[in-house]
Amino acid sequence: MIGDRLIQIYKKLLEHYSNQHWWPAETRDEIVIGAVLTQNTAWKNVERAIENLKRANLDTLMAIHQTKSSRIKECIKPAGFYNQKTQYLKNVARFFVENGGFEQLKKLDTPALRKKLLGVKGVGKETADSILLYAFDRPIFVVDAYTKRLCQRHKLSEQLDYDSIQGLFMEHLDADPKLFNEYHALIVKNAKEHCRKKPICKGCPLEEDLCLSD
DNA sequence: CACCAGGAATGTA
DNA sequence: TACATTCATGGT
Repeated sequence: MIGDRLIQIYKKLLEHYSNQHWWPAETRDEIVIGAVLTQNTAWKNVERAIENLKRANLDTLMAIHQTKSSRIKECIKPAGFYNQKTQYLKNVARFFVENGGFEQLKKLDTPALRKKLLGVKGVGKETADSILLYAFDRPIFVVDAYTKRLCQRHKLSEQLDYDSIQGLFMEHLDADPKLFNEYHALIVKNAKEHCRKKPICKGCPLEEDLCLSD
């Protein structure tokens, strides 16, 4: 049973790394902002960008919506792709403001909300799902490069495209936001802790057949 | 020096 | 549909 295998891996990860308390942000606005800034970018650089935004009181969607792009660019430079991301943040901020913010958007069901998020230029599947799971607490599994690597290494799926992998987790696990939250966070944690060179890490904290590096 | 990091949009065939 | 390119900073 594939579901048992997924649970087995989850328990092993949780046992070694413990709870991760994701998303690493203080407010929902910061979750959304961070979700955009972290696109293909090391989290360390995202932290610097967010710190700059906070210092300038620009760490809210409303502030980003009302502030000149040039000021935002200066703040988020450490996160890279700052020209694109400034525009992306503007698009997302405008989306939330024009739709009445979290209070109105949370009234939509998950499929409808996901579709609307994907309609924002700069919000792809992973970013949309990160927002759904971590800002709206919806039972959506977030798939990233690490998740694909995990599935490939452990041969959990033939197809490695986003939808196939997401379906794998969501069809074989309970639709529990807490579970999906922790599972994704643990996969990222594990990926960061392991070398990416060897198929099986030397001194891997996990047993050999469960080493999650590639 | 090369290569990558919690992607997405756009262009090409 | 399936790849290739572009975007940009900072760490290893």
